[in-house]
Amino acid sequence: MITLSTARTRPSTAGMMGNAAAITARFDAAQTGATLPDHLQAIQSYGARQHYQRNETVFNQGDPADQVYRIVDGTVRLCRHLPDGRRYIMDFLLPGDVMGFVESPDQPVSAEAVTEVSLIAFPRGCFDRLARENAGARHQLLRHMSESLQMAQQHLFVLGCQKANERVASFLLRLADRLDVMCGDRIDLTMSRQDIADHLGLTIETISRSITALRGSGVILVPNAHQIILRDMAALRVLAAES
Amino acid sequence: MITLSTARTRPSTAGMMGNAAAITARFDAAQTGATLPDHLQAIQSYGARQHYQRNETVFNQGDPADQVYRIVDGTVRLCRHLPDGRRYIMDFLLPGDVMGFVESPDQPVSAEAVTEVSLIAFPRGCFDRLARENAGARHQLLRHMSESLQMAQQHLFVLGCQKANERVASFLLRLADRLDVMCGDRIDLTMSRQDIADHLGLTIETISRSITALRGSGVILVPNAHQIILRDMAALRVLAAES
DNA sequence: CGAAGTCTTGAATTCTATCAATAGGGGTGG
DNA sequence: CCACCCCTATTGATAGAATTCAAGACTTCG
Repeated sequence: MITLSTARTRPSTAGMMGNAAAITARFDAAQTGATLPDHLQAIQSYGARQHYQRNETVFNQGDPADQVYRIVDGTVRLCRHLPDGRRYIMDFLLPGDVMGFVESPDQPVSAEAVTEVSLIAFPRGCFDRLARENAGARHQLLRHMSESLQMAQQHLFVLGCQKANERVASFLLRLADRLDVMCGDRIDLTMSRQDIADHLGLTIETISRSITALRGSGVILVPNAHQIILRDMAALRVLAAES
Repeated sequence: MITLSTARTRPSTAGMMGNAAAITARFDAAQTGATLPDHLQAIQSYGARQHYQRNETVFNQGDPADQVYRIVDGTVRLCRHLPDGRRYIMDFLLPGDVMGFVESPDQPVSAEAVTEVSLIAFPRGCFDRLARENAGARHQLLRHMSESLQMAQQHLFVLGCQKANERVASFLLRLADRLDVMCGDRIDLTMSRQDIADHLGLTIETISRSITALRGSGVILVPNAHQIILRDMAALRVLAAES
């Protein structure tokens, strides 16, 4: 399964905002080595669990950015739609990932469920309080933004410099990395070819041909259309020609 | 000229780090509506003025990220080099822009002078103190990161969805926007065709042909290779097909 | 004025998109 | 349980866009 190990303590039904003292206490409890997802997990009970069906929208581009989210299960795509039907997928979010941390009043992108999705939504004000009162969380927020930026830059390189085969190789490697998958393990491609194509700036046919080519050269195995086994990660890395 | 109006108060020769009390006082003086560049300007005397020739390197990918910078004059490119000679330019920095705000210990990209460049370099520790002691600066840092991310996402769309002509149109529009240029004003293209190509994921020949095509359709005027006049911004915007 | 570098233009090639048809997979209903 | 259908993915053929290769024009600067 694509699911990362994510602790799912008590499926909270808590409302939007608890009492201030309790929140503060919980905030202080956050340990120092915690990542941003960890900090959100620490205030989990102040968030609302939500479920979405495949292709359902979590929020739309232009919606007020008044919540932040932590993915519990499933895959989410962050994308931008154009009037003429074109679509660009900025990134896929996996279990454990967080989203919605923008300074602008409106969401700059849409978030849609690729698979069935379960997530926790926190009121923006609740998280702001966390950031205000907890220096660790504040720092992790900054770190998260910085990492997102670097990821985006890495992907800019992929789109700016790489050919189709290289892009697909890069995509598989990054997915494997995020899923903590080793050589020989199976990767579940939860997203469609169309999703991958819109993420890599290619067409479904080209994605399909690239995967076929990778299979042909023995670099990957393809048990079925939505599962891939990385047989030779070194070769993949050479193809991806990273940095 | 491409130069934005940037106040250049006394060309400071101050060393790396002043006395703590003085710094703190200056930090507090920072006004609330200030942007991140403003905040840096407020502590200008603690930075060191530096000059670079065309194509000189400010810092390299992998160098320790121990300074932050504010561009005073000239154009800087943020880029990534590959062993095989490929290069990708993430972005161009113009006068008034800031760079170097990353959480990682190393610089993820290189910074190179496109033109002659004059900038002010601040020790990272000095800026960290500012961020620690001044909530306004902290918030502006976050805002800056958030905006950088959105810019990167916008550019991902350009590379992922747009054709050559559309990319060039987008590039010109963004440049005009950043330079506060109105319809009919002249834009100085301080960067070479090769730079633009490496930024848009195209080749110099394609850039050249696209510019010729835009000129042919009367959307822009091209007095010379490094100056462009936007004659019909509406048409450009249609071409760019933004969002 | 001449030389080097940069930009433009042209022709041929290559890569990817597009168009079209087939194959596979999962779910539904008989 | 199987047959059928719909949706998605694959494969093939063709067309189109951008790259590559190559030559010529323009700038800039010594």
